[in-house]
Amino acid sequence: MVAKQRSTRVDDVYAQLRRDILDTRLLPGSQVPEPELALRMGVSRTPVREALIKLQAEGLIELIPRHGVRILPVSADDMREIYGILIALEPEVAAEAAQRQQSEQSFTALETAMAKMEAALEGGDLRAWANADDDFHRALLALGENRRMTQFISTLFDQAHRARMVTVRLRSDSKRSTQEHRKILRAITAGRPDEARALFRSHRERTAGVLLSILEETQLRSL
Amino acid sequence: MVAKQRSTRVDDVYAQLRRDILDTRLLPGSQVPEPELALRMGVSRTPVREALIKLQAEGLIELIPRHGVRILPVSADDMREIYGILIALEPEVAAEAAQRQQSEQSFTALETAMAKMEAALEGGDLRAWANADDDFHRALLALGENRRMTQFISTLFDQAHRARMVTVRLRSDSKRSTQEHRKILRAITAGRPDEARALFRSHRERTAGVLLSILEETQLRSL
DNA sequence: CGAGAAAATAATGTATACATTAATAAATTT
DNA sequence: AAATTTATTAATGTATACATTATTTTCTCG
Repeated sequence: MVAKQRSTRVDDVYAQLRRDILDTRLLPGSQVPEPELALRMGVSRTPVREALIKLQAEGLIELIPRHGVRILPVSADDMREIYGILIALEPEVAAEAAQRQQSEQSFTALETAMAKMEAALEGGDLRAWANADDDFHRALLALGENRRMTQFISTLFDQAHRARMVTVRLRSDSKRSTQEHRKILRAITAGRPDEARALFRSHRERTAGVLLSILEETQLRSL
Repeated sequence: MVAKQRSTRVDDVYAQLRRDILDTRLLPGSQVPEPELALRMGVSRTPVREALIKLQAEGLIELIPRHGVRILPVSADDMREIYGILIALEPEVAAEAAQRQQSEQSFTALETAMAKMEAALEGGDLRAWANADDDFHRALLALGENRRMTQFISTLFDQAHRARMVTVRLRSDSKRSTQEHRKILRAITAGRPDEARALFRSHRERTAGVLLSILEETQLRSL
């Protein structure tokens, strides 16, 4: 009845450009004209253009009329905006997740991420820790029932991704963060929404502060 | 240096389609193939397509491969999602607006909307009242400093617009709502962020309840 | 040599063309 | 007449063409 459409060129270009941006193969602030992008990707301008419109809507790029795509850099102010929203929304997702008593296995993704985080902390692998942290937050999103909310948060994660990856090496709170995650997870699995919300909120408020002061104290004004 | 580009066909088509959707000249649930839309608007498919991608990103339409554009209907569940987010975010905007003591004239738009709302209440003109209410909330948005937040809220307003327009005739709380707006406005102009936030939150929680119960009690399951 | 004008280049916005494939209609068989 | 197959139609995804206009380069003249 509903056939799963095989991936279209637009989807491919979109996915690849998104990854190129998140992984800084396309550098923040740099500009590339459409035809060059099309050439690189081996397709015509049409699918590139359509993918770019989506990426622009998601706040990763900007289309400047005669200068092509501009990879949007993320400033400290941008991060302030992003965290302002995350502080307001993510705790609600956590509360939701705690509220409707899920089946045990809904939490496995969360548990897995938690385990990875604790292992990375042991091993002192900051990069792995950052990834586990990301996993945890995304797994929580997956438990949210408010699609609009989780999807929006997801675009904010994307926007903040580069800055997070750079700053994780400079922060020294991974131990504390890990403990906080553990507590949040317990509140969720135990079905205590108010506690989950409160814990998550203070966690986000604290980490926002850490991240922003790193961004401002170092020369990393824009990433 | 930076020339303001004259409106492009994509922009025109986008703006017109958006209005057609909000004003129900394109009916929720209906489907229109791209070529027909292009014909109607007197342009080729290219700009129509690009406009549609934007509208899809904003949650007003859905592109279904062989069936063209589908105007997304809004269900009670959708409204629950939308209000869940508005309850979390709009009070923050109100608090922000109250916080950074603006120049007197920043509030004129808010005052104007307030006056219109009170006048409409007097005259018993529910349609005018609904518009003034909309003006008030949009004027508040304009005062927000978090662009990502206000822009997102704005897309939610769009999504909720039709449902609001229909239900306003059925609700009987315009007097109370008007009073609440007045109080909120006072808290903002007086520079009391915490009060503004609290008042706004309870206002939104209450109106969400009113609206949702109307949607569920009537047959208006989807608009 | 520098400033301004003219020419060349290149990117964009949009239209059009076209192959592919899904949806619909027509036709055939039983 | 129902079911199945075949033919027709139409929508999509993508490439290409092209006019317009911004940018860059080249040229000219003081």
